[in-house]
Amino acid sequence: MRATEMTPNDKTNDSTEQKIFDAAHELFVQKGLDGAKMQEIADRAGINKALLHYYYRTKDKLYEMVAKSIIHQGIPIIQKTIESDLPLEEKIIKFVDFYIDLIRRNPFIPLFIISEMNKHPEQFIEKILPARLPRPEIFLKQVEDAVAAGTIRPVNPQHLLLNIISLCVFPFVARPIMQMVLGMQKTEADQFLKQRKTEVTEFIFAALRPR
Amino acid sequence: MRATEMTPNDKTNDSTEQKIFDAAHELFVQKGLDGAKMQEIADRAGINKALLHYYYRTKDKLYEMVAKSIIHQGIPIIQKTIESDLPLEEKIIKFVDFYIDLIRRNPFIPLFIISEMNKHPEQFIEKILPARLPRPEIFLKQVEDAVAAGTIRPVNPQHLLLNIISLCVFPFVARPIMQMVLGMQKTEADQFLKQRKTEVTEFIFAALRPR
DNA sequence: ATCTTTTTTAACCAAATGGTTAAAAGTCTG
DNA sequence: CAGACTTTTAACCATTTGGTTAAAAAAGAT
Repeated sequence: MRATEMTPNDKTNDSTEQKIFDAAHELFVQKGLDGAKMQEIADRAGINKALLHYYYRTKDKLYEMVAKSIIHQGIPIIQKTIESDLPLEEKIIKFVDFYIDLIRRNPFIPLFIISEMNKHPEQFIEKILPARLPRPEIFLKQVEDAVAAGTIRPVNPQHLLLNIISLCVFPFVARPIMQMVLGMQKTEADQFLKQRKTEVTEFIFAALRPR
Repeated sequence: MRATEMTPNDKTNDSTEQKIFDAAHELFVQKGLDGAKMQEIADRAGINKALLHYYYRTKDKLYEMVAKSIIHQGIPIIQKTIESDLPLEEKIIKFVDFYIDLIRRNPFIPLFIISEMNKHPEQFIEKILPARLPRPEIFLKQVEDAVAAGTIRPVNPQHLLLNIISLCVFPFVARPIMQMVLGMQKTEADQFLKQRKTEVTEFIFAALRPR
């Protein structure tokens, strides 16, 4: 018997368990819960389909572990940055920097989260999301204060936060459409998205400059 | 025999054909090609499953028609706005205005397009996207000119376009996460998203103001 | 009313899919 | 090596799923 909750004997990166997990990760991210098939996962992991059920009992359990790992991977970085007590300007710079780096390393994760959360909201909220999400209160307060102090143009703090996130995330999510509309090749698009970090930061600060 | 390519005898809104189409529309948008099941579509349309195949031969064909109709619905509005020769400022205002209105009327469409295009790129590009997508050249040129004339701060036109679209679309796409992080109820979120139009426009123009 | 055509249904079918079982192969420990 | 335990496989199984068929019901045309 082999339950994953047990002693993590050998999660060496080429253990069978890990190979399955990696294959599942890849396929779930690419095709979602509905689109990914157990047989395909087994094939990609180079093993028998029965082994999937030996290590991870059901498709749902396997999905749950993969999705959890995805979520728990990114959240701490975002959390630490946004909940820190860096001064506002520095915080925004760092947030954009870390966030875009994070996404560039895992370009398909945001779309996975968004679209799976839309398709299976109950499951996601109950079983996958962590109890404690990043809390934006500190950031929102900082913006309020900066507005009051006249350091930045008057803006609604919540909208500002949403704007920053939109500017960071959306281009990666909508990459295929972007490529088509702007007539870009893969490499051009890569190049272009690499410039986003500075471009977005500048855009935000320009928008915040008091008049 | 009943082929949809034939004379559109009675596409009255409560014809069987239309009821099927509407049910399929709803489910495909909600669950995607993989997640939507023919039986469920039949149930929702209140008819026998065999009728689906009588009117639309296969799932793929049905999906193709629904997806096409979705795409072709929004594109002309965007196209007309962005390809018009309104002055830049006016164009941006109108674009944000129309675009956000469009999305508010169909809040699940953007995520549908993005996620389905990522999951079935070949099918989407070959069978569903129209030959002619909105061409951004005029807009890009206008931005260049405005930069050269010093009317706006120097920005990369492509990034600017992408920024505008990101600010308009992303909040609707990421709505569930937004609600959780900002601790909003449905009605609050509705209210909040309603404010976006002015908020986004102001944000963009502030970011473009020459220093 | 009768014949024809269109629309709808119930019953099927084959393939795919998630999951199980029992036995074989491999590993570990005395 | 023997015995115990773990890992892996091939062969199944039940359900779901997309799709078909043949006949019934409804609607039109003469």
